[in-house]
Amino acid sequence: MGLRERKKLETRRALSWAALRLAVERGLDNVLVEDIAAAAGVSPRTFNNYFSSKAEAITSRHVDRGRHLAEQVRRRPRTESLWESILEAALAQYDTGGTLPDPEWTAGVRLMTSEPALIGEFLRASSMIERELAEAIAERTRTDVRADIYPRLVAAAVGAAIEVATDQWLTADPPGPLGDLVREALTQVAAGLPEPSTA
Amino acid sequence: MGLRERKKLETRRALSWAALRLAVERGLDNVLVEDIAAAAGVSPRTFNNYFSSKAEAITSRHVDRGRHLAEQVRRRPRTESLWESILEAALAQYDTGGTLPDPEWTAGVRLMTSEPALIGEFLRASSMIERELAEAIAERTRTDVRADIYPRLVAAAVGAAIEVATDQWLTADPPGPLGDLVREALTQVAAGLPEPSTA
DNA sequence: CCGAAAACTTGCGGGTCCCGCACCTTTCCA
DNA sequence: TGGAAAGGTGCGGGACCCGCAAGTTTTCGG
Repeated sequence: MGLRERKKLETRRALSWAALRLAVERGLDNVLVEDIAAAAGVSPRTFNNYFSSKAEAITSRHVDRGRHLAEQVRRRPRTESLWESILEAALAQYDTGGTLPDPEWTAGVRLMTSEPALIGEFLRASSMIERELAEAIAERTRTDVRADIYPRLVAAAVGAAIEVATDQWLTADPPGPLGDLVREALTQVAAGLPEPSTA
Repeated sequence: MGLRERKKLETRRALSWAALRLAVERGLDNVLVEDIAAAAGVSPRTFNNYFSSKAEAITSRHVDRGRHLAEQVRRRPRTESLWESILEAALAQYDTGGTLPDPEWTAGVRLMTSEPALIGEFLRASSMIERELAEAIAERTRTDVRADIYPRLVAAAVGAAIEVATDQWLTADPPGPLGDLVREALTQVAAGLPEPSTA
C-alpha cells in the first residue's frame, strides 16, 4: 500500500474519530465542521472530500464494525449451520465476557441512536452493512442475492435482532451482559419468534 | 375537530403531497423548499413549521401508511394467532389482488429508497412505525415493550420482511404480485428462516 | 356578540452546511 | 528525474433551517 493511500486512510480515521469524540463531548449542535477539520489537522474544505456530512463521518466507524461482522460470518467453518455461524460471529463481536464493552463504542451508539439528526444516517449505515451480510449469507447458502429473497431476509432479521438487543441493553436499568441479549434475540429469531404462551 | 386543526392537517397534507409529487417529477435536487411551499400555497417559512426538512415532508406519507398497519393489527380478532393477524393486516395493505398498486405510492417508495438523501429519513420513518407496531404486538401478547425484548423483535422482523419484499418487488424484472412476496417473506420469518436444503 | 388570549403565518436575518471550481502541492511511476 | 495523476485548499455561492418579532386568524368565556 503506497504512502498516498495510507495517508488518506489515516486522515479519514482522524476525521471520523474527531467527529465522534467532539459530538459526544459537547453535543452534536455544538460541533462545527470547522472544529472537526481543525481537530484532524486539515482544512474544512477537505472534510467534505471525505464525508458528505457530519453524520456520515460519525457513523463511519459503525460501518467499519459492521463490515467486520460480515467478514467473520464468511470465515466461519462450513461445518457449522448458518445460524450457528451467525450467532458465533455476533457473539465474537458483542460478548465481552464479564468486562464492559468499550465505553467509546457505547457512547457512540448512544449518541447515534438518540440524536435525531444522526438516527437516519445510523440506520442507513446499518442498511449498508446488511447488504454485505446478505452477500456473505448468499455465499454460504448458495443462494442468489438478486433473485432469492432469502439471504436479504436473514440479513435484515439479524440486523433487527442486534439492533433491538443493543437498544435494550442501552436502556436497561441494571445493564446485564450484552452478549446474553444478543444471543437471546438471535435465538428467538431463528426459532421463528413463537408467540409466548400466556400460561 | 375545530376549524384550526382541520386547516393545519390540510396544510400538512398539501405540503407533503407537493413535496413528493415535485420530487418524483423533477428529481429531488431540482426542488426547492420554496417550490414546495408555493405549490401548497404557504410561505417558505411556514414549511419549516410543519417539517424540519424536505426529507421529512416526503416520508411523512410513508409514516401514515405504516401507522395504519399497526392500527389494523390492533383491530384483528383475538381468535387469530399473532402471526395470522400480522399476515392478514399486511396483506390487507399490500395485496392488491390482480390490480397494480397505486402508481403514486410505487413512485414514492422507489424515490425514497433510491435517493441517497432520502434513504436515511425513510429508514427513520420505518423505525418510528416499528415502534408503534411493537406497542400493538405488546398489547396482543400481553408483554411489556420496555422490559421484554419480544414485541420489538417481532416488530423489527416484520418491518424487515416487508422492506425486503417491497425492495425485491421494485427491482424484479417481471414484477409479480407484491402480496405474494410479502406473504412469502413473513411466512419465512415466522418459520425461523430455516437454511434452504442444498438438495 | 365582543374582546382578550392563544395559536398560526410570515418576513427577516444569520449561522451553517455542502459543493463546484480553479489553483497549488505532493506523490507516483516510467 | 520529469511529467502525469491525485489530493489539499481557498473562494464563492446556493440552499437549508431556525430564532425572533411582528401581524393575522381562530377560539372561547362572559
